[in-house]
Amino acid sequence: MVYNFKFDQQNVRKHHYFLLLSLIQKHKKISRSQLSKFTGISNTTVGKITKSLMKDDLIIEKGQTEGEIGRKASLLEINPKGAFIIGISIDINSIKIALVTLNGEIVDKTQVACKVKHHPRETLDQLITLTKQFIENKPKKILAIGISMPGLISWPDGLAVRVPQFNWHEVEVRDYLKDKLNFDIFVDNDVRSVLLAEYLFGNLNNMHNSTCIYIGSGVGSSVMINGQIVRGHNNMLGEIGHTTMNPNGALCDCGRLGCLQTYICISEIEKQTQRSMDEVILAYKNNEDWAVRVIDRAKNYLGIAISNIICTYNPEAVLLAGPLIERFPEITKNLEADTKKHIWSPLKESFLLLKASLGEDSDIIGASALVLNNFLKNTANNEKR
Amino acid sequence: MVYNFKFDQQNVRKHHYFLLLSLIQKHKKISRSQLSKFTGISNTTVGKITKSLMKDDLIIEKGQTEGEIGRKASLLEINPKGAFIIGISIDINSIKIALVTLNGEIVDKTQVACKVKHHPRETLDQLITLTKQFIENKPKKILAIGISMPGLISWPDGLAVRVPQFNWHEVEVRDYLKDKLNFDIFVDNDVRSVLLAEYLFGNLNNMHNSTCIYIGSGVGSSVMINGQIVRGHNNMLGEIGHTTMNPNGALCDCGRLGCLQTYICISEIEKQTQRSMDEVILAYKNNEDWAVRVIDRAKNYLGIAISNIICTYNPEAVLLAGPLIERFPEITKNLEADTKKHIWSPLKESFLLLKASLGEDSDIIGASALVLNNFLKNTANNEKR
DNA sequence: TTTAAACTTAATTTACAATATAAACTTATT
DNA sequence: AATAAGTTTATATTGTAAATTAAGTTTAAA
Repeated sequence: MVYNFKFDQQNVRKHHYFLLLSLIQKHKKISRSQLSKFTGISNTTVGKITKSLMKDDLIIEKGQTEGEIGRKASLLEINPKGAFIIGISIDINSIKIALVTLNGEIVDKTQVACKVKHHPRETLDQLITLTKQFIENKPKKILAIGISMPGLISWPDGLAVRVPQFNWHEVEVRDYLKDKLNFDIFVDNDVRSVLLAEYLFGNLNNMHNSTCIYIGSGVGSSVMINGQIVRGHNNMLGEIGHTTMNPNGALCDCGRLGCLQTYICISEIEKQTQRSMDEVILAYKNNEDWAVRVIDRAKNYLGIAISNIICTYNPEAVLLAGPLIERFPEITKNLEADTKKHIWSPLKESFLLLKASLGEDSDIIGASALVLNNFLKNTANNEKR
Repeated sequence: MVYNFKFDQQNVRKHHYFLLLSLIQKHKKISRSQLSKFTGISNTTVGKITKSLMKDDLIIEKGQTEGEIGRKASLLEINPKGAFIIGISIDINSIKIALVTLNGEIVDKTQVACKVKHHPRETLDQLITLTKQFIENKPKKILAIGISMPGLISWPDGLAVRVPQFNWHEVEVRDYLKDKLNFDIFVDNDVRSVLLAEYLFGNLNNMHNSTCIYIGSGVGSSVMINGQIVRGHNNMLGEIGHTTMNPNGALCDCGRLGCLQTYICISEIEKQTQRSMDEVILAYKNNEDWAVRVIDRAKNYLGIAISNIICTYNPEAVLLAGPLIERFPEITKNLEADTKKHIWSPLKESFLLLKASLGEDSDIIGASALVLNNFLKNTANNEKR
């Protein structure tokens, strides 16, 4: 058992260095003196540290404060050309790779089709080749590589424990890629990375307690508490797909009754209706009885699920994300009002219901967010090889 | 907006001082050289800091390591007579006050009957008088006062927002007591303090991710993540009593259907059966039909609730506590096996199901745990007056 | 069996390096 | 001249490595 809580002089300096960097990132533009006031760090030290951040090309000086009497403060901001992140998403049939700034902006991007299912080794080898090509003619400073993919991923060791969508089991994604690519690699699932992305770059700015409900082929959730993604004892925190919503409900794949997944996820709705999700939604729009029944039931249970989530996590915001949410806005129509009707009254006004805001590239931005978050917190990723 | 993340020299020293103190508390007995190895802090510094801890009477040297070659290390432990905590519990009809050591041991205790219901001011004034009397002839060093009580308590400002059991609303418990008693005051509810107490002194040793389900007149839960009690955006994290367990269930007080509280809590069972809980349990033991029906249903829903809790929080351990659990062991008979039958299989072996171990004084020990936890983490409690 | 040298680990002392700060000072603007 | 931003200078605090002292065990010769 080793505790790494000590602060020797170097650690203090490093801590302050990244603290100031993350404040600059968060505030977009901020002056030295404001940094000093906000943190309590003396102006002397702020001056020294910002000088070293500039020497490292992580920040630049741009513009000044306006008005007021006295000398104007010059503003500091992230150097958009100083350091980059490689964000990668692995999807059921494609790999996306992007070069992303520390502000979450995509500078360059490539996407290729790819048979992911059943082929972990081939997929990763293809990913490695692609990444090498992608990086080759970019002589930029790359901090690390972030990877977003579905499934149960263990943190921080980046082991894909179970990926039902790909039929992968126990694939050592991080270690395999780290060996071949020689970068630090951060891997997490789509549910967590989209939440982190919205927190750092999107709709959840400064909401330190929030929950994401992600609905695609299954249902999952991710949770941020006090600004940290929390993962539970076995990285399975938020696995709400198999919470029992109705003990007398329908039989789930897992052999139990009335799991949330039996009411609201694409694969189950398709299975139950024997149609594609697009057909179901079309029929729903045309007010066809069978479709209205299944979609209204889904919406009803989604409302209950949100209400239960709010009771259990008491978040400031609930973020809805995932293919079902993003491709079929019908599902979330009137959802906020419906949820407020369902929910226990003391919590009625406690939360915001938001939809993912980062669009189709949210996955690669999320992958980059994994890296940025760890870089700004200055947490290494070298454990347990 | 002010960020207090800086580490000047004094903060570093303070941080290390409390880090070593908390490790000594946790390990019961530990040598300087082990402290140095565990933390990475140099033996020089460990020597200096432990010397200052001894000067402050917080630790003592006692005994030595055994066997091995080389010089024996002398062991450090908490000085049981060095500093104390006042732990207070407020219950529906009594107030308990105890003098507690930093190891969670009760040194002295007093208990008085008291009409709490509807009388916040009188109750607090009585509590103040009692506490003053209690402290009077104890010329010991008292760190702070911890208070455990039911209801929704906001943290860290110690405002009793809603206490249905007492019919209290918006009572400024912390600030009122702080003014009159001139001690730092830490207030939280019974559900959270019992979890913290079991973590620091009881069954949950070193289980940094755990959840407590507390069943009494209502149902609540408290959650520890990475060794921290988490409270959510409005201190309502864990309010599972009004999660919907069955959308077609019975009508709850709150006006909604099928809340967990309608299936398993003393007041509801008494209301539904029109008998006292003791009578219900007696009848259940005698195999009377009506009692078997209601208790078996309660047990069934408790199993589902635990299963859902495990999916949502993925804890290492689930702690069962509260009057219903502690007074009626029938409720939890075979519960672990039953839960494992219900639960989603990937999580089947992920958790321990434990019962509260600290007995009838768990409330005052919990109150002390609130203080100890904050003292060891060196977090002040002066915000937002 | 005795005993002293060699060895091992614990803990303290000493000399030094890193860092943060306050105070003084310079710069830029009203 | 006044005010605020930012830098320089002198200094105090703290932590560490290396050296030293302390306290025990092992080994082997007497």
